[in-house]
Amino acid sequence: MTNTLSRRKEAFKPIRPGKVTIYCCGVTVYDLCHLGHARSYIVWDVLRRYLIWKGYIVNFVQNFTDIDDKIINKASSEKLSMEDVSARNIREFHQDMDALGIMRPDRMPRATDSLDSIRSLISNLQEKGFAYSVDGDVYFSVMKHSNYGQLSGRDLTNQYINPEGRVDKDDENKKQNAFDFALWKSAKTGEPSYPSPWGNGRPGWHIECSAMVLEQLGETIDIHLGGADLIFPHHENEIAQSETATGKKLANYWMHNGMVNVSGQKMSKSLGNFTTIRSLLNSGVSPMTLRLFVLQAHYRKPLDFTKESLEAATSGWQGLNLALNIGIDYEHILLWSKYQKGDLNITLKTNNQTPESLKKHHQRFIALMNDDLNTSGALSILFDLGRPLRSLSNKIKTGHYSKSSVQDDHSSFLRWNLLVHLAKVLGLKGENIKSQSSISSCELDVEFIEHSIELRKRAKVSKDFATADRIRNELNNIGVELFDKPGGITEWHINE
RNA sequence: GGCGGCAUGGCCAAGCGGUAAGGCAGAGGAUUGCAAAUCCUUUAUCCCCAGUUCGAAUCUGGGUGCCGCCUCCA
Repeated sequence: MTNTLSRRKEAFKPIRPGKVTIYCCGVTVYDLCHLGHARSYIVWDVLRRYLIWKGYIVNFVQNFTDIDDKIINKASSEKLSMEDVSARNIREFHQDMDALGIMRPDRMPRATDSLDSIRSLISNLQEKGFAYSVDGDVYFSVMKHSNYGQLSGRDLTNQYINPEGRVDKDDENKKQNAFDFALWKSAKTGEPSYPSPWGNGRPGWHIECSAMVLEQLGETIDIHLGGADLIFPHHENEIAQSETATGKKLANYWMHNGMVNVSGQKMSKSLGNFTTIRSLLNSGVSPMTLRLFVLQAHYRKPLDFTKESLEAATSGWQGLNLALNIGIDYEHILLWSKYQKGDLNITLKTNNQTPESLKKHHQRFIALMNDDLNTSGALSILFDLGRPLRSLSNKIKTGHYSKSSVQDDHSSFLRWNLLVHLAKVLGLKGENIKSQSSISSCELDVEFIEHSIELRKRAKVSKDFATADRIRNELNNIGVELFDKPGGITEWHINE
């Protein structure tokens, strides 16, 4: 895996054999999540699934930042409490993540529940002389930390200071150095606040993560995750705080995902170029399409979101989904349930009946995933596995299927089994797309439609294709599309 | 100005020194009265220049273009 700390690929070695501790930076719960968040959590979900699949016991912790200026602003504009806004957005977050098939983290601590450890961590830093308080604020003294900049490769003397006046002036006057950052902020009137040795106030942004890592996972963890935009200053500051307090390394591996771009620019709330996960799902984009969209690019590279790229993912997913569903959709013909499922890994290794090509696909998949989570490459294995299965389903659909030899039939089954198994490692699951025609049919006269189809059928039998096409066009005009299937069956769907 | 990253067919995208995965779109074909859907087949020498090497998309040096970070951010 590429370790941001060393900027190179390193072999992964956990602190304790067989166990992995992971901390993933979560969201600030002030609004719905957008596609950028989706990418981050899909990618880390795949990392987690893969580690579990490889046999590791993974302890995955992800926080909710539920104390923040943006939440406070939102609350005041909606005349709600900060807690109300947070609670609502945590619910929405879960709804979106569940829909995307992202496994829930083992623990999801909140800043509001971690105040004790936050306060004691700040006291610790103060006792060590790395923090100073000014009028109820407490700041971390960046210049005292000798390794500051190790993660982001920065030399503070060369950084922009207070660029374009984007930094709070009051804050700046209190700081001893422009790069010092707040550990604790005194409360302004009317703001939610919590008691502390420095007066009423609330924690700064970075300290909660340091406190939570320590409280939930210990002094040193295996992997720390987050978006590339968090490298500086967030993660740099986290390292400074944690390592000063404990004297230990915070995380052995740091992994960062690339941004989602919109016409070459980062998707973000402030630029207003974002698309929420919710609106995508509501517009009929399937969760699995979004996973495919995300996983088709390497996690560290920027990923451009366009209408075309989404359409490509949609079509791609349809094909893969077809292959994933073959054993279920055509079970009545294939009768694959007669085969023992068993342990696929053992079957692949020990059974000499297993075709070499399947073993190769399996090995290749692992090699690609081992190589810094090459999901794009791993997907190509899935498509390769799926191709013959799609052919098979086409034969069945067009009535050209005939029972193959027992051996071929069994290897088709194994192929399907392997495909479903590997897809699951990427969190991709077959979706049943049958019976969509009944969704909003209440608005339409079903009897009329079916009567029309019957009339058209008669016209077709008597080779009156002009009438047949006219009926189809008329139905099309009222939003009903007809599809002739083998065996004289006509299906209809409602067009949006 | 500092730090980091990227540049591969019409579009997206893998590739990590041994002769270009995969997806989408397009084209041709199968199927179909025609459609749609589905399946089959098929399309590149890798931004530019110089070098290292038997051999480079892959390494080195120099360009050019784009992006991220240096407020908040996944």
